[in-house]
Amino acid sequence: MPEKFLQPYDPAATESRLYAEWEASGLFNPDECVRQGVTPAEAPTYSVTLPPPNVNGVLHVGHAYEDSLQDAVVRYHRMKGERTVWVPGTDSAAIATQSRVEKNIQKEEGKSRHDLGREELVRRVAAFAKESEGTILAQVRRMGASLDWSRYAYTLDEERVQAVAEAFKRMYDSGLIYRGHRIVNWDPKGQTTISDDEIVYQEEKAVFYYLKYGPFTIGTARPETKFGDKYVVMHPADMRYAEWKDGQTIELEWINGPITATIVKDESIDMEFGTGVMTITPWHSMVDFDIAERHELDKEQIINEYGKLLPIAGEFEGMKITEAREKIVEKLRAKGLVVKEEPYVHNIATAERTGGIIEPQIKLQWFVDVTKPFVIAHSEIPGIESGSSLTLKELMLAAVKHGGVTMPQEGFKKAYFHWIENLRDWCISRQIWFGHRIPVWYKDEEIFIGTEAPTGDGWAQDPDVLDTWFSSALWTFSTLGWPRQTNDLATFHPTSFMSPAYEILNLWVSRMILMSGFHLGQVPFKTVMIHGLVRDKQGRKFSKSLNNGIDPLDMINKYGADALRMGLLVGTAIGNDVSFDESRVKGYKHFANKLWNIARFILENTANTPEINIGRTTSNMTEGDEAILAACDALTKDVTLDMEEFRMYMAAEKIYHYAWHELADKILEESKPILAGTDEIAKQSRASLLLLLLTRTLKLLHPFMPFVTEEIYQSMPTKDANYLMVAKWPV
RNA sequence: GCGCGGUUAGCUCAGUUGGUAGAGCGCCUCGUUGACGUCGAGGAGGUCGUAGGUUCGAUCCCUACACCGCGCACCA
Repeated sequence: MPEKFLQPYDPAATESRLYAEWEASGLFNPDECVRQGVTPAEAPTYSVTLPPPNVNGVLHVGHAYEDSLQDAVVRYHRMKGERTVWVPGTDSAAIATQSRVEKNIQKEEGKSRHDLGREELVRRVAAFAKESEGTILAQVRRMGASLDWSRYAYTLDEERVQAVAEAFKRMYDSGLIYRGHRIVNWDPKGQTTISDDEIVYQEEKAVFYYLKYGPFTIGTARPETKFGDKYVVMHPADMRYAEWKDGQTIELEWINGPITATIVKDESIDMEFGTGVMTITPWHSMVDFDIAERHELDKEQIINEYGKLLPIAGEFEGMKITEAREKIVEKLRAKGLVVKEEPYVHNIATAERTGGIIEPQIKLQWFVDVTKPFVIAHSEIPGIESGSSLTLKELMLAAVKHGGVTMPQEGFKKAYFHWIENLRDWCISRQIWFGHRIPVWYKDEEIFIGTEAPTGDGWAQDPDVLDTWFSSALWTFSTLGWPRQTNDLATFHPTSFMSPAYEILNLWVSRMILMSGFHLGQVPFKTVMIHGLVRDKQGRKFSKSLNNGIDPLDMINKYGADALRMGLLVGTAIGNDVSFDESRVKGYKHFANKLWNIARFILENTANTPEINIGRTTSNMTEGDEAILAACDALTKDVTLDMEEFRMYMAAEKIYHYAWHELADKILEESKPILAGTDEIAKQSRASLLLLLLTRTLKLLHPFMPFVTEEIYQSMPTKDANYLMVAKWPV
């Protein structure tokens, strides 16, 4: 028995060494597994893409949980003998990273991005991203994640930049990307558009005003936008206003004097709300914009990009809307136009990253059209025929509906469908500087779209960058070399499994399905297992602003990576949130040591076993031994089924229970008299049995606690591979 | 307003086709020159949110309600 077993198990001394060995062995790479003969060349493939962490800080235990889940799945499939690849990567996360660096610069140097200029800011953000990347990759390695580092990708590296430009061009050429004046969510603080999904709603107590608008009374919570309102809208079936006809004009006294207003009848009006009459502000409201489009009405801008009133506001020009509101109401009161005021609670839209209050604006932006039909030349997606015509929306629905992508959790599937059904065109341009620059150049009236800048003078590239999710959406195949027709792409795509948190189901999962469907005619992954969030003790999400993140490295240093992995996995039903509980991690550190001692006992007592004689062919096997073996086989079967059905938390708990309360508590105890006895045949038989049981336990446990199991396995006389990592999963 | 998830031991959470419940940590008692004090043996602690229903039997299935969280919508 090696001397190391005389000491308690020491994760710190073991884990980094083992990870380095694994990495050096090349066995994280399926090609290398084939080359070394541990995986058959014709074995089925299993591929997983790591959801790339954002390079804007450090990982917290939520990431550690995600890594533990995936690594368990990946290690299981690798041991099953499949050509298994887990592709690592990181995400530049355009807006998140830039805004973080901007904040730092503002705080430390008192400078804004405009003080620095585009080039300098991008340089600084990239430097920050690089540093962050180093930290993150070190953290991921310490977790024991068996990622194939030879396939590492970054969303903003050269290959991915090419892929993004190519994707943009192909979609533009198919008419699915267009540029147009549309109403978008404008963040006055961040000075950029953001998508619907980057909005956080906050409840606000406000006042709801009823204002006299000629013969009508209109309701509004935003009097400061009302300057330009010259259309008054009501439902065509509202009998209270039957005397007014669509298109009829009326003269009335308004905030800054007399105006001419036009009656509009539109069915979108809720007769029950307020007075059933409203005026519209198409430039600053999605709903109003839609009404204006339907009736071809004029649209006027009231508020500028900095949240200040424009000249149309007359005496209020240049005021911030928040301070203008009171003054405008005062004036309205003085003119006798305020009929009634009542308290009112509503949600205001704020930008997730900057906290700025969203002001809808009409802007010239780039969009992905989700409702325009296109012909899909080639499709392997169930429910979609090659050569058929469909929209991106239909594609996203069909891929899940017909089982191309399986989403085992019905609840999330429902949420997915609901989101897609309400989907609007995806605004993909962002007025920031860090990220994928839009691959479009302008010269007078000419426009050029390409992966390289056009030749000739006078071309200017679009200043905007793409929404970060545009590049993330290509991730499952851009990491495999697309648009080149690589071996990897042919071998590993569609990928097998993806496990993101539910908060990015819409942001990311749906868009991967969109992009993969359009560009490859494939689904991006066959199974998507949505997991929950790890929260802090108070049940809050980990966030940089709360600074409540827990660094996995602190936990690993204290208890070991195996313990952290078990502490996060066991007792966490997939899809549910959990509060991080350090005491659980502590408990599994004890378990690692328990396992160590089980190994010590068995190795000590089998050291003199002259011939390892394992298996059912042992002719001296007693009934008791048979029962023990049968129980172990039953466990193996059970655990294997759990793994196949992604119940990692169940599998892990079962092996834990078996190792401690069966193997150690019962089998080892009852073995003591046998091993101390004089019946040599019984002794040998028992010794063989114990070695078998320990080997089996190590294998079943390896996907969850890779380090301690590998370390013990290395000392086992029953090794059937150089590394437990590639040893054969028991059947 | 619509939808989704949760409500189980002091705390954090499991509970896979319905047979009155488990893990870790914490607590109590005893023990240990024994593979293991990062331990062992034993124990206390739960009317499984509430009220109905289905069933021989419900933590589990159905209905309603309450509270917590989340998503979507509204936000004139």
